[in-house]
Amino acid sequence: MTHYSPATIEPRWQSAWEQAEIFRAARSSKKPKYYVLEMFPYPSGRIHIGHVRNYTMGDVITRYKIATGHSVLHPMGFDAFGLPAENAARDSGKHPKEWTYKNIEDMISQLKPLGFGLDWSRMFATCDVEYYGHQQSLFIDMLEAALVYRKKAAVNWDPVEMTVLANEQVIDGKGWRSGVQVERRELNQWFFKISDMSEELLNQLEHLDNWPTNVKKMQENWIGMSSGIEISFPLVNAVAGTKQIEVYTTRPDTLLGASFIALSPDHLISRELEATNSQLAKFSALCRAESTDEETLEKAEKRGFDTGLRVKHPIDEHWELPVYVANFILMDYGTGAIFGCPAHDRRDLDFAKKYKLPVISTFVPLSDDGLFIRPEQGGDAYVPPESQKVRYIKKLAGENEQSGRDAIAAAISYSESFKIGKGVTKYRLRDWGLSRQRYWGCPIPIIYCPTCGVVPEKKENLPIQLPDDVSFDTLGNPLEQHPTWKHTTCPICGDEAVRETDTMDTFVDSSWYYARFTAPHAKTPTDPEEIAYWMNVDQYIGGIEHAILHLLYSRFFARAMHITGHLPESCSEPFNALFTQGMVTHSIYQTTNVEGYPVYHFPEDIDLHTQTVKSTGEKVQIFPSAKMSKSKKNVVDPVNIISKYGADTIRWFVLSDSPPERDVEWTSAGVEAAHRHLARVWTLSQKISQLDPEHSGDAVKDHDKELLQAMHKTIFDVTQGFESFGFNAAISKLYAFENTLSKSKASQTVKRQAMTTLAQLMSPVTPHIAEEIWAMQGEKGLIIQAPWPQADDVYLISDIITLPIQINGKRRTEIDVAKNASTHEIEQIALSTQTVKSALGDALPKTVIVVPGRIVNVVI
RNA sequence: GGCGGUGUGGCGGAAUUGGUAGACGCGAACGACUCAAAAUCGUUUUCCAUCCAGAGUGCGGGUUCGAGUCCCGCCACCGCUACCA
Repeated sequence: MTHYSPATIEPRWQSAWEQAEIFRAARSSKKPKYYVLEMFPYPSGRIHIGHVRNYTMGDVITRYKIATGHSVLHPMGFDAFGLPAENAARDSGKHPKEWTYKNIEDMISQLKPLGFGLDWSRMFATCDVEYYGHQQSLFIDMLEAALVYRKKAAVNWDPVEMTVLANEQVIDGKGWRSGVQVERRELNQWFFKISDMSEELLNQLEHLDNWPTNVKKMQENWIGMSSGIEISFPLVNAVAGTKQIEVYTTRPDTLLGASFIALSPDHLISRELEATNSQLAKFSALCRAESTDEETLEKAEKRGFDTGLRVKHPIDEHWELPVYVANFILMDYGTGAIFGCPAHDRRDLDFAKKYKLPVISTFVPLSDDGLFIRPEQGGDAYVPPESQKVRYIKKLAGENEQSGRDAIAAAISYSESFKIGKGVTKYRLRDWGLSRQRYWGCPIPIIYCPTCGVVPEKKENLPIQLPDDVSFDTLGNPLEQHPTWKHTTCPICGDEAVRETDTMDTFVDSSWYYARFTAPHAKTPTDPEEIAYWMNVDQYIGGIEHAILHLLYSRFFARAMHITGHLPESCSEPFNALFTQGMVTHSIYQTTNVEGYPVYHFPEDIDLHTQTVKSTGEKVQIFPSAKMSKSKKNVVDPVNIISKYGADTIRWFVLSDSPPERDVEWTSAGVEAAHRHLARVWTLSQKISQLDPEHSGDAVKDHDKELLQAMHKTIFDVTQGFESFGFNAAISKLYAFENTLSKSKASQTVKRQAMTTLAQLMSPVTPHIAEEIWAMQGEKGLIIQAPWPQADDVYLISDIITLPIQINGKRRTEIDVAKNASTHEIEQIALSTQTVKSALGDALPKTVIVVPGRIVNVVI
């Protein structure tokens, strides 16, 4: 007997798979294809447990699909551009390229011992010149197709770093690194026209049957469709060359409750008035300076400035309304102007109270329960759900009693037929600004020529490579400051010209990598034949944090690549099925130092029995499990776990305790349990392989049958688990079957069969030990190449079945009946049981319900 | 505020989708082996109750022969989103 030693067996099988090129994806005319993809990692330098869980899920599917006769594509790459590399350059002096490629190398060496079935021959990083060169040509095609454009847009400018910051990098209005107040600057920026596809991106969501509903909902909210009308309020006196103010509303049914107009400080009219009205200018400047973070907005006072302008109500020209500039009106939503209806909007009511404006109800509750106070009489703004029926007292159109929804529809058609306003559908989704003033990204292939203007680089001049000789000693974009890089000649006239020094948002890189994996070395961005065979991604797996941006951008890009001829229309939705896996969490161990500050400790430094720090004996406080993070030190390094327990243990554990979509808590007890189990399986396999064949005989027939029944039931359950992301459930069945097998008194032949089947069922999760058992039991070849076991119905249905007997719906006893017993027979047997007899006494049952194969319910 | 999700033993969770609630794992207790410990193996472990009998899937109602599962109304927690007109 030898001990279970993962360190010995795991490398052996990994090289066996490599030599046999098991995971090298190849097109096959005989097999159905299957494309499994996990969201590729950022090369931070270390893999973490979250990666392990993510890739283990993908690997289970990969191996299961191979065993069920599929030709599988399971690639891996790196999302390698991005800010951390530049920060590392600034902090440690390492060049971003050197830093990134070193990290990639390190991460590959950490991934390989986990035994993932990946086609490493397709590996690429998005910072590979080859990859981003193709991305540049995609950009040029999209420019020609008018899917990209340039416009002036406000950005967050950090005056110390001399760079543009993403919104997430602005904290409390200050730059995250510099800590100084961020300025709003207007810069020329490149944009993808994603907003043109709002409707399409929204409507197609409902066809994504194998996407989680919450992700679809998040995207739906993000795209944010609303329908309403645009309606004009004529100005009493024309101003700034306009005779009217356009207003957008989703509640045209409250038009008769209007009491004021409010404009954004950035509205054309506000801007015009500001030029001659210094008080307004002061007010607007104050509004613009206001912090835009959510918490302050929540409490911020609603303030307005009466412009003195008056408009006429569109329904009644004698009804005049004041025009305010107000701090809570956004320029980039709707028209930048609203009409205020205080009776039916809490915010408008606050505003009306403050500036003593009229409050006019247009509808009231159907039944007045005496508790309702109209807003004009000091009550709250009345805002019932749109589906609720209310009574209209100032009605624009429709019935007197109708739901808000019906009233809106009626108001829209009324407005349209009397030409007061027109029905419009609006989306919240904005165009995707892709310009980043950074070095470590894909250069935008554009040239600015004094004569010819903005021109794309010629495709034959691609790729435009990033220069290696850059300095991070000075602030700002190193590309901008490079002595020669940006100087070039115009592709049209040949005169001196300069390159765009902005690079692309890294979300661009990850918006098409799934397509590139089908032909990673093609001379064009995609290869039609490979695309036709491999696309779409059959199963995409990743974190919920990408529910909106990455997935939405990818959906946009796939459509853009179709329009520009790089993908067929059938790839417009590139991910057939999406699965979002939960995080790996861990308890937090904390002590407090002499100054009273918290000090965190790594799990391996803690003695859990005594709840103390091993080195000092200090008592620790244990906080509930939270996402692993370096700052809280509640992390475990997969590399350490592998060297202690082996890859199979870590793979088994990350799938075992929780459903894959939920968070799983990492506990050392759990990992040890997983390891103990694998060691038990190992020992059992050894015992079985050494059993004496003479043990078989008639005496064991029943035991044989029992074991076979359990085996086929397990095949059925585990298969179903792997088919439906029920990994934790599948693993629990594997635990149970190991238990059954170890206690079984069946013959050696059947035990051996059960053992190899158990190994096969385990093989997607714990492939190394499975191969070892396969070999130990004398099977030929690799287990990964053996066809998946099939559950045989003969063993799933037994001749005698046990039926529970309920009395009035409560389980009381059970009976054994032949599987083909008639309903009547079952009823008779049930009624003859002692339990039922004594419950009945002399009475007859009211009714007896027999569900064949399921249950019997006696109602008395 | 809007939208979505979740709620089952001491803990993570299972339940063939309306049919024996608590599988499997952790933890705990007891036992075997051991001089002892570790490791390993075995037994017990929803609650209440000595047994009989009850109760029980966040709370309150409903539909049904039968509800963790379906319907209505609450409560709590989590996520996304939000001065969105």
